[in-house]
Amino acid sequence: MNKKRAVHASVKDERLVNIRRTQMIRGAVALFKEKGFHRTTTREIAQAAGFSIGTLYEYIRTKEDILYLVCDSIYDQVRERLQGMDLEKGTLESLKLGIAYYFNIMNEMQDEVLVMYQEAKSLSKDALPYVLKKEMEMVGMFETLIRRCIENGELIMDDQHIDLLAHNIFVQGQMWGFRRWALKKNYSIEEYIVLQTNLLFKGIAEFEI
Amino acid sequence: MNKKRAVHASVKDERLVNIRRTQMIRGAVALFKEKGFHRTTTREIAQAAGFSIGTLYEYIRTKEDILYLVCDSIYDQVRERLQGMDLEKGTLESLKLGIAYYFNIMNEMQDEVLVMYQEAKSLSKDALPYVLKKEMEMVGMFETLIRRCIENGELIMDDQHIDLLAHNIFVQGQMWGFRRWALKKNYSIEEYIVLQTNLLFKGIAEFEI
Amino acid sequence: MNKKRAVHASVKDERLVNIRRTQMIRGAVALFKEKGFHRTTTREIAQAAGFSIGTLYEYIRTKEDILYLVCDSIYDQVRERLQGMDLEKGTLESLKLGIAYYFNIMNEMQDEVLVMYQEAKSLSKDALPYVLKKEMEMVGMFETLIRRCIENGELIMDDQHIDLLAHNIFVQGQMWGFRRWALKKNYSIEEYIVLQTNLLFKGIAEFEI
Amino acid sequence: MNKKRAVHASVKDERLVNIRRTQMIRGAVALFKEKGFHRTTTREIAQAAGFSIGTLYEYIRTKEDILYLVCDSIYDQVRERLQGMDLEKGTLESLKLGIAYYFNIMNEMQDEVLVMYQEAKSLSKDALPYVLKKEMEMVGMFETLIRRCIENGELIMDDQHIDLLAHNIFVQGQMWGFRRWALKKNYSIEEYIVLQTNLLFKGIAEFEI
DNA sequence: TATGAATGAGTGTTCATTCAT
DNA sequence: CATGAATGAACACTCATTCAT
Repeated sequence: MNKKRAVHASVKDERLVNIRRTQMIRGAVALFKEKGFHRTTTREIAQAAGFSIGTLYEYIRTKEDILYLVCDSIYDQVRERLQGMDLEKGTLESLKLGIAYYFNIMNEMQDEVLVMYQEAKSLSKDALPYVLKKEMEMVGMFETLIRRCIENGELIMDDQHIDLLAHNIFVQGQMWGFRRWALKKNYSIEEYIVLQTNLLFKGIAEFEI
Repeated sequence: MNKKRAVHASVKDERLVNIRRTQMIRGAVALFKEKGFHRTTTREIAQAAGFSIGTLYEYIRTKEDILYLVCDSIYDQVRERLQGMDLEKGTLESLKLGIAYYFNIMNEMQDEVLVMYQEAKSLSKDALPYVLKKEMEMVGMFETLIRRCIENGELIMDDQHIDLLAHNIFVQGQMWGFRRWALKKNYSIEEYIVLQTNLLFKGIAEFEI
Repeated sequence: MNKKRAVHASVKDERLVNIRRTQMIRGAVALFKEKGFHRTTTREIAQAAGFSIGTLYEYIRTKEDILYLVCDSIYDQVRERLQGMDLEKGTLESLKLGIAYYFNIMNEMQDEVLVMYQEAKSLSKDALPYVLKKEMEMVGMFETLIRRCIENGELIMDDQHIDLLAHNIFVQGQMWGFRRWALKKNYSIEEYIVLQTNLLFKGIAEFEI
Repeated sequence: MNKKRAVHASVKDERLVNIRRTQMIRGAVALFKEKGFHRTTTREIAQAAGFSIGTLYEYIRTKEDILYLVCDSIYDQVRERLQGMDLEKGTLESLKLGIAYYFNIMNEMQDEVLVMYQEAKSLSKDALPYVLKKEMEMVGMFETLIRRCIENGELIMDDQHIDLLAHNIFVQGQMWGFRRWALKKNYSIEEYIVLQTNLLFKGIAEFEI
């Protein structure tokens, strides 16, 4: 189903490949967070992962593979956590809960999301589609959430509004991470969730006198 | 007021400095757009600007200076264009017009905004604040727009909602640029403006049955 | 008599050492032929030989050992095949036959000879003498062939001419291999043998008017 | 006429390019002679040439370019020196002189020829044809020498013999270089010339009793 | 004996920056 | 002021070799 872009490893033992790659990704995320993909050395990544540069290259082919692996892993983690969301209920209340749930995940995975957000563009034309596809899947989850409300007779909304609304929710989740320098000084994540939910649901009009 | 971070130039003739930097920025934007800051070499920038690498370094100290100059220039352009907005009227209609106006600018300056958006993080800890400050100023313009509505008695909204709403508008403008791969296939900028305005003003509740 | 340079093996079972080394040489020749000694990795050789890199190193000490083994083996094969030559007859006719016989072998072992020819120089100062000695032995066979003619009263020739003539024959055999890009388009091996024999025996003078 | 494969240089000043490349080639030949192309480092070449690794790469694109430049330069030197040969006379005597002349050049350029001889095969499929073409041109000079004798009525010889004879002369010249370990202990270059001329002209038959 | 994961010195190459002209 | 040749630190990546299992 989820066809992945395979990253070649010289080492055969798949269990070991997973272990090493996990170490690698953990180290890489920390470094990318700190200095970005381009300013991070493969040697630094190897060191952060706890093995030699030679070993690193037993598990990847190019530096860019690491970035792909990182992005891929972050998406998987996010998606896995999003599985907890109840997509089926189809009430506005469950939509609100879904949003809150998602925003909380974004808050917890702030660093990872920031990394992926800022570095994904460095992926080659080859790897990019795989990452974008995953993003679309996640946007798709919000679309589903909204559509269920419609099917459930709680909402009437055309496709274009649905699509954009889903995008907005998705971006607002990321926004908490990539604009934290501006947002955090004003509100906590809980407040952020409340405020955004207000704006999303009520709209400006609601604030009219 | 607008204290700029000075970028050192060896050349004294200020008029010349401006000319050369303009050439430099134009070339750099095109290149950054195409391959990003890190994959662009100073030589390429010099060539694109129409002078030698030696000359380039008469007008800057480091490669990062160029990035700062580029970001700075893009912000200036955006702000200059935003001056056309009528901040004073204080009606919801003028807020809508302001949003549309801004979104249109973002559409026209798509490439520049994308560049700045993706590369700004590569700025040194030294230069970043200057850029963030400019961003805050722009968000501030939307805040003003909203506050005028309140002062004008068209709206009642607390500071936190105002602040977040301004951020949302600002991000949604940029979003048209950095998510065009997903948005453009579904709607034109005109449609995007209408849809976003709908969502911003009406909120989800409005779509309730 | 034929003191070989010993190549150390960790494995004791000599029969096994021979088996493994034969596999190894076969694989290595094919690879050297294709990409040369330096561009071939030990891993590739191990794989081509059908065992792991670890096993490879149970039978050699360094990569260069493989080259030595390859050269050694090729020489042995050539010499073995040259045993079929009748060195004793001592007639010009048998000299001609010997040359033809040798050229045919060179034609059949073209690839191997080319490999050895081009890569032997990569042998260490340590191993080179062993290989050169074998080459001298082969040249010596032609010398013997010529000397038998002299002893038989068919020829009068001093040592220097004998020595150089033997070298020429030897080199002309190799030449068919290492200059095939130029020679093959003009003649077949049979023609080559006839032509070279003509030139060797008749000399230019014979073509004088 | 002599279309060369262009090797890219970043530096524009053609005079300087020539100077630097001459330094580079001189250094490279010495190193290749000693340790071969593959075992020689670009850094070593730069150092031997008297400049930094960075500078080296201002005048070439890849390490292989150096090898091409070296081969190219050697051929040019050899050919230039061969211009001194009188190709036109058309007597057997002048053919002998030509051979002697060529052998002497090969003796003097022994090291260079050896290098080119052993390393040319490392040239890419891209560069090889250019080098082979030059070699054919040199063989062609001997062909001309022979053909002139024929035209002059001194010789009757068909095309295949002419071609092979020219090749033989060419290879015997190189042979003095690449088999010096075997030849030098037996004779000087002067003796080598006399002996080879004897064998070439008289042929074995002449030594018959 | 056989395996293959681990190692790290070494390699080709790039590129920001300097400075003599 | 303008130029562009020179520099060398730094980087991604390779591969012969080892050694625990």
